[in-house]
Amino acid sequence: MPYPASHRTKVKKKIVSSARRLFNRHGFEKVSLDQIMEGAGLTRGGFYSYFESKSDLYAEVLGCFFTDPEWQSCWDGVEVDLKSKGVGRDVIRAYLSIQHFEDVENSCPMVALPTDVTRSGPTAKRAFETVFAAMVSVLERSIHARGRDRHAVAQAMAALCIGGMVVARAMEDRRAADNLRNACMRVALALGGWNRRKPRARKTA
Amino acid sequence: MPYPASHRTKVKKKIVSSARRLFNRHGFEKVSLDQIMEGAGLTRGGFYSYFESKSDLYAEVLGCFFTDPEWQSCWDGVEVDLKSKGVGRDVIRAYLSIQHFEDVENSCPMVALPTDVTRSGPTAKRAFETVFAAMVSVLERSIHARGRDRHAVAQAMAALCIGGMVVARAMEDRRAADNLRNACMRVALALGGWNRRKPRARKTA
DNA sequence: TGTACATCAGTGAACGCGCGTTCACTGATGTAC
DNA sequence: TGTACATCAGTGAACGCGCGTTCACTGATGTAC
Repeated sequence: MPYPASHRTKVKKKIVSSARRLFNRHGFEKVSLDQIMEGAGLTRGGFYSYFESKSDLYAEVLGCFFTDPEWQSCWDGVEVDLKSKGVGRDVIRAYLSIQHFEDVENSCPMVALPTDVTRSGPTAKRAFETVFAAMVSVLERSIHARGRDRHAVAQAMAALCIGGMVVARAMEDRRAADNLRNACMRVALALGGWNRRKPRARKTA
Repeated sequence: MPYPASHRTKVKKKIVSSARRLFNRHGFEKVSLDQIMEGAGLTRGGFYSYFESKSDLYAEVLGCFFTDPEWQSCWDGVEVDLKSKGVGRDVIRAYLSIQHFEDVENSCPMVALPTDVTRSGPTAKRAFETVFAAMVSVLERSIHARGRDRHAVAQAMAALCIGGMVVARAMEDRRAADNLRNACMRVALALGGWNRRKPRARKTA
């Protein structure tokens, strides 16, 4: 048996990863197989020994796009500790950070591709929903709001983070974009009860 | 002179309007001239007596996309009075309304096409910026926040409205989408001080 | 260790379809008489 | 009012390019001896 079994797995991952980065940058529609394969260090023809068709790849990428932790590299820079009590604050800071704003290729797909998902099928939408729900639940746990409001506030905080980033990226003026990001961050933190001045979050509910 | 001068203007408007609706639904990339011309009640060949090229149309549509009041039909249903003191409240209710959620074709382009704009050139981005600024300024005028916070809060409110709609549209489950819309509406109204018995969010530094 | 071989990963030319663009033509319109 | 005409809006066939897909081939790899 020439080539170990791990070889195919590795190459397939490379292709998926290349597709993911290209999708984040150019959207689902405007990416060709040539580009994807080039990004994986291969040529056009090889594609079909790994995938049945382009939509097959499409489905495969979508499956892990929203769930794989790979795209969360932007978060790592800000060191989000999912078990800490101040997660909410850290998540918001990381999500609305300059790093996340600039690193389009490794961006959270909810920021880079929400309208592409809207135009896609149920599979993509369900994946999107799952990741959004996960983000909301992380935020909800560490929020300072009263019982009934907590869920609503967490949902709004997530929508605000995503919306702020989406709008900031659609702007031409970089200063306006930074300004918006910061405004969203301040308001989102205030919504959670994490005021700027306090380095640490107050007691969490 | 066969055909009055007004004829060309009317037909051109029809083409632009058809393009606008199709862009809102399918994004900039996945719309063909055939579709656009069919939407205008014409056939392929006629296009080039009105526009030099597809990108020419593209530019023309973008120019008025964000500034023409035509796409604001969704707002009309809720009767936003731009001169009233309660504009902010009305704008938020209209923007996050079911009508706006459902009427994709006549949707605000900031909801339907933000990532497409991100991938476009400076022209599109500047147009986007202008409309966003207009929305912020309308909100800012009627906000109950203290001086320094007003602008930041208005920016966040706009981002929250857009983000809420963008995310809601990317969901598969309609109830989850409605739920999110309502949560965003409640929080956005609270941020402006227009809460119906909802607690006010704390302000930032 | 070195050599021949079987296997299969990857190549790149070729095909066909969709779509932007062109162009010779058709036919609808307003005007002249 | 009715008819012939000039103009130009709109048509649809044709062309070429890009891209998804196919396929015969090349060559890199691990194994057998």
